Amino acid sequence: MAEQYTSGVARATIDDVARVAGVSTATVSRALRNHPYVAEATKQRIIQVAEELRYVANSNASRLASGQSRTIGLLAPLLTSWYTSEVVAGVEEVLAHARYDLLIGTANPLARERMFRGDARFHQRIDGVILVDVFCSEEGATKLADLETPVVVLGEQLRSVTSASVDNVRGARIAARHLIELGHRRLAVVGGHAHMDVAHNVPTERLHGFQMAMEAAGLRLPKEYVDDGDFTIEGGRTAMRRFLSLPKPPTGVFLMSDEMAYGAMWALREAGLVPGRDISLVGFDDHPVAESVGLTTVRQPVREIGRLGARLMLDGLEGFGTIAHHPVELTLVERATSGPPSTSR
Amino acid sequence: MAEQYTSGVARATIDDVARVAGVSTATVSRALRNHPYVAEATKQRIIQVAEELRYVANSNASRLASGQSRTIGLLAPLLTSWYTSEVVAGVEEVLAHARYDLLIGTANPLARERMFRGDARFHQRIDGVILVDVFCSEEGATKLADLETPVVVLGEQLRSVTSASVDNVRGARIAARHLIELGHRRLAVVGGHAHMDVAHNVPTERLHGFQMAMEAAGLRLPKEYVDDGDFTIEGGRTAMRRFLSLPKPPTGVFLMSDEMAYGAMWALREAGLVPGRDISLVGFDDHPVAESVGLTTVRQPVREIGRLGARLMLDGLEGFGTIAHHPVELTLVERATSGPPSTSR
DNA sequence: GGGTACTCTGCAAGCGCTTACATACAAGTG
DNA sequence: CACTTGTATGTAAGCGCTTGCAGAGTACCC
Repeated sequence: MAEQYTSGVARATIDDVARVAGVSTATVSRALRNHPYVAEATKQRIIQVAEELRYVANSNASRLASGQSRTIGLLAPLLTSWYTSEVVAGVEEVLAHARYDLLIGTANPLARERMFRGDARFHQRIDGVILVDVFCSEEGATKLADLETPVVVLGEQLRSVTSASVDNVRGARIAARHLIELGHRRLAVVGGHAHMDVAHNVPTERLHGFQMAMEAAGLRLPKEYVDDGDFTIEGGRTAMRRFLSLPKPPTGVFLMSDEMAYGAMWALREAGLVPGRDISLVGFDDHPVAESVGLTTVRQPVREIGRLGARLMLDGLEGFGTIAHHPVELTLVERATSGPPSTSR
Repeated sequence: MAEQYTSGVARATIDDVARVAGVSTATVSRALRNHPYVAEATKQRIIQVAEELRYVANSNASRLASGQSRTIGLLAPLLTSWYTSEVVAGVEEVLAHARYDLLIGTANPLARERMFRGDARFHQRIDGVILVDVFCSEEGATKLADLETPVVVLGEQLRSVTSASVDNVRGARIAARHLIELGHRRLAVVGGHAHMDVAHNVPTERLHGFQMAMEAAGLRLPKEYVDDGDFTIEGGRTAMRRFLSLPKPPTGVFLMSDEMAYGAMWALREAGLVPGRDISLVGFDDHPVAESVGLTTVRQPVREIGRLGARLMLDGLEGFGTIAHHPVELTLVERATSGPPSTSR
């Protein structure tokens, strides 16, 4: 079986350090973790010895002894999506800095159930949980709060639990207004909610915001101008094809993710149409490829959301986290896929 | 401070199970881990009691006691790139299935150094390491082999250590041949090696393969047709702009990543040119967006590489892993960005 | 000078498991 | 029947840390 990761050399333990430094292991433990009541001189000596011996505390031992795991759990549906990986990267960045580990799990539809029963993977191994785009609703959140484990919810605004998210209603309103200001009157929207395992407050809120902006401009949103694009490229393509087959296709389309917008651009191209000239498109996210294809979109600072989530978790762990919602800024990035409606259509 | 993740209820320990089942903790431990010499009836009873009590072993305790961490370390530069996340997803998939944890670290230029000194993050915490695109070369690999820790290297072909990778030489040759067969004679290539922290065997090998195919067809590759695109969208755009400013721009360009190809398409569009008609482009990867923009590319099964790496690691851990290189298949995906050379240019 | 209040350090008892070794019993063997 | 062999279970010693408690030393105050 595998030796420990030690290049064959037995690792120094806390006892080795104690012996060499001429103190007890208790003092070593305290000195190395910056506890009070360790004489400065002693501490320095211990630190030096520890360095010479290349001593690093065995995390399993310290976690067992202290009962703290110094690990944060993260639950999200679809771990492999661009959005999730960005959030995870942001979380990881902050957590690693604070010397916390991250344990990642997929949150399928059973996520909530498992949460409350104590997921085996997380059992006694985490100090807190970050939920990314796992739709909990206020009642689920209350249960989460009862967990006595710090919880941070990302992607949903909650009252009983610390949360952070963009204002989806506002984001969609920004997109709609942009199209309306350009002169569009026949607007369509592509969302998605087919997958039970994706937070379904997102499409609902965005649709709501979109409709609000249209109403404010005295416009209607007919049923045939609302479609489900599954948040995938293929789904966006299919939806756009459907729009194009309509007697009167929309002149401006808001897609709730850039990926769906890529699909829509694809469909347009296949139909010999040019996005931004023949039909305007607005996406959501500002995915890395968006700029290169000239996609107008509502940017959300995804990485930053992850960082914020981690910071909130750290605050909660240290006791000075107050339960609150933290809004995240959304900005419109105008590019080539949006322009005034074509006069020919 | 945070309570353990237990919904407020004290967790059952192995002693609880032992008491309720009327056996010793040793027997519980053995029964639950399928050790031999536990009577079937006893085992069943223990399993049932454990379930009733919702018992799950405290991993810190068992790891400390056994000296095994059941954790695999993964080192890669640029953890956030699409390529790396895909590989990680594949690794995770297989490892989670085998109930192993994954500990991820960034491998900056100091990676190798840290490896040999025993990275603090990994110290006594991992049973094996998977290296993704960390260029080691044969000498580094020898040292790795001496580590007495199972090592799997992904993205480089090695002899002294288990490795898996695509045949980069062959991949580039496929790209070149495709362009040549379409009738192109003035070929260019965009790679990258500016960042020390990206495995630099990849661009080298691909360039080599590209040149081989050209030579075989009696073609030359002038210096001005070789550029560095940094493996980014922006880099691909810059490189393509440079090509376009040449007195005689190339008619076919191979970009060593799809991302660079997106940049090239962008540059072409800006110049009013159409990829596949005016200038042909071939990428590498088959990134998720590639299909929707019609990019011809050399596909590598990235997720599968991750899965393979994890499987090789698991085999190594169980002792029946033989050191060998495992080649991974590459396939050309022909789409819209490649076509016969335009006659007008 | 005795008492109170700190500051510094050590002792030792765990944390919840794993596992070498010992023990007990049943079955098979010559 | 005594003896080996194999199976099933228990005993107890750790694994390498953390931390409550106690003791020792120093300083300060009335």
